[in-house]
Amino acid sequence: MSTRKSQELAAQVDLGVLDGLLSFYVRVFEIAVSRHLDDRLAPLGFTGRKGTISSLLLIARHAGIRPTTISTLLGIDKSITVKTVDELRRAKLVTRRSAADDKRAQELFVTPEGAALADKVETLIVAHSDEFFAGLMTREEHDIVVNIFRKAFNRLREVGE
Amino acid sequence: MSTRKSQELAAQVDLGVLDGLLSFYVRVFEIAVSRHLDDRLAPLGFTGRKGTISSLLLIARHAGIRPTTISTLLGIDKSITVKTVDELRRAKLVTRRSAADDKRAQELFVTPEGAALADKVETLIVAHSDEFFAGLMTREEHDIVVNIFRKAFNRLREVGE
DNA sequence: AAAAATTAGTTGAATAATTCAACCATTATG
DNA sequence: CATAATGGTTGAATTATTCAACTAATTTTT
Repeated sequence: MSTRKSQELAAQVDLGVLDGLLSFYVRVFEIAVSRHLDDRLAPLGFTGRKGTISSLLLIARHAGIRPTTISTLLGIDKSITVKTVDELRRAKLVTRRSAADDKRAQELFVTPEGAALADKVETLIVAHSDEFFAGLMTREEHDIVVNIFRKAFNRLREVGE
Repeated sequence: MSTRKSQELAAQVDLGVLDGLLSFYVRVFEIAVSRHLDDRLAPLGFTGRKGTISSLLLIARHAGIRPTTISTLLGIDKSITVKTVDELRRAKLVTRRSAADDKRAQELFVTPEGAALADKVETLIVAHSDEFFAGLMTREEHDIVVNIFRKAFNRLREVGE
């Protein structure tokens, strides 16, 4: 936990080139958001693996979605998604079955418990995101950034990697 | 590497509640940016540890800066900063000395090699950030987001954790 | 139709990062 | 002067990630 003095020193540091870098801010906010959010999610049994929350919410929303779709969407290695899905299955939050039209593919479904947890998590992360950013930007600024990111993300997933 | 078909499927997925979550976009862009950037930085000897690039650039810009200031600024555990600084020292990019006014504190300095690498890295990450986001948002949108994040980050470091 | 290429998911080991608390010396506070 | 807090260190445990090899299945090419 940092001290008041190092807070003040940190607040004074001129960022130089980092100051104009969107990738820097993305990184530094990701660190801050994750730290805050992980504290809230740990009691619900979530670990720090990338994409766990998103995977659960996507499976809850899209019965039959496939691991490969989740990996591609979130930009994470398929072996991570496999581990995440295995964990969700082990916790009995998710089930899977072989796809009728492709025996290699797995279709994923949420269980009643998984659906309940997904609801809970949705509430939690919306409240968290709102609360986290509320003190840092106005509602209007928040909406502007989300809109720009939403379009950017849609383009990202259109073009792929 | 994902396929054309899973790209198309991923592009179609309705994000539900995630669609309006700034923390989701921050996470998902961090993953994408890191993946692209890490490919560029690996040849220069950088690993995936958080804050390595920022640390080098901050040390280059602020002769005498302290580990604790860097940790606080970036929101990372001090033991990570210690490892990062040790690595930079081992690579002879950074040196340190005990602070005159506080024997516990270490002042960090960049070496000539470190300064040269910092210059190189600055060029690289600016080009990368510009290139990465160029296809995803307009210059104007980029500047809007950076300005909002800049103010938000300044507030974040004012209030601390 | 057969061969070749690619894909969906699995697996696992190696590697790296992170966490977190205990620690010591030093400084600040009461 | 005693107590509390800080700056940095250390290390082990834990977790995550990477990455490629693999198999079965599907798609593409010949």
